[in-house]
Amino acid sequence: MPELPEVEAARSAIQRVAVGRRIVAVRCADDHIVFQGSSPAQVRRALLGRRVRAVHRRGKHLWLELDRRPWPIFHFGMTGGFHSPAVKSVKLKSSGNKDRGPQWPPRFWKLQLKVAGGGELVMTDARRLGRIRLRHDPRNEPPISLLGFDALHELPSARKFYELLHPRRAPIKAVLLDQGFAAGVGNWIADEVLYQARIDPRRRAHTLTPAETARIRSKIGSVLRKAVSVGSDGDRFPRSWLFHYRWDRGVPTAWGETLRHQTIGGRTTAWAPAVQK
DNA sequence: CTCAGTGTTCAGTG
DNA sequence: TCACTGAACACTGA
Repeated sequence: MPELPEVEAARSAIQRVAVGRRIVAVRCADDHIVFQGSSPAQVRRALLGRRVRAVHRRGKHLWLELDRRPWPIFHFGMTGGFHSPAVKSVKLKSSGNKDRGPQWPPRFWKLQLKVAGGGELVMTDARRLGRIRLRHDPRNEPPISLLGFDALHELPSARKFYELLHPRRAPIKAVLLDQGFAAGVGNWIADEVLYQARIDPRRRAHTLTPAETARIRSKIGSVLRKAVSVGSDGDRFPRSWLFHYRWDRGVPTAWGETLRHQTIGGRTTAWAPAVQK
């Protein structure tokens, strides 16, 4: 599921269901991969009977602020997500998830919470690359302390952005994916940003001019705000976005651009050579 | 059967 | 020490 917009959607869903309420039941799946570092039993003990004060997000990490520490932090890997019977779950074009109809708890559930008043939350993760961990001070301990600026809420000034980018010699695509640079930019969003900023993803970051880095910075902001505002429902993204074409190889855009695909920064990258220089 | 895939981390290299 | 690269992780679905 996750790119920043889906994590933000999960954050607001959890906020509606759980904030201000006490956790009255906890079930943890027997999965030592997802529960890495903190056992299912430890997580259960930390959550049961606690009141949820707030839900925070930084980059693609999410955590619950409880009335007693430690607090749980969640990362969704490639296929994790949150579900609640009260909230229609977001579906993403790229997720490939098949809807198998009503099923509760959903297939691949890892953590199930019931809160006072009847609300319920479930974290799922098919591929098990997601993580549930406990931290006493999430913001100031790894992995969250290692993140760069939050791409949605902490975008630096144009000048500062250029100064962060200029020392880096890796391809700009790889730098955008580095969570220690910008927290929350994932694979398709990096491609979308570079497409709209008209920058070739292979360009080395230190070769970009201030005008070019300013375009990238501004597109990080606008792409993320739009994606978050439509609840990460891909069908509602503007028709002009690369998003609608990047997964169908060999199919030109409606306005005639041919896309190229190549692995950059370890990830499949799509771009339009005719307009990205 | 093979392969790609919304992500992170770690080992190895220069 | 640092920046960077590529493999590993574990599994689903095409």
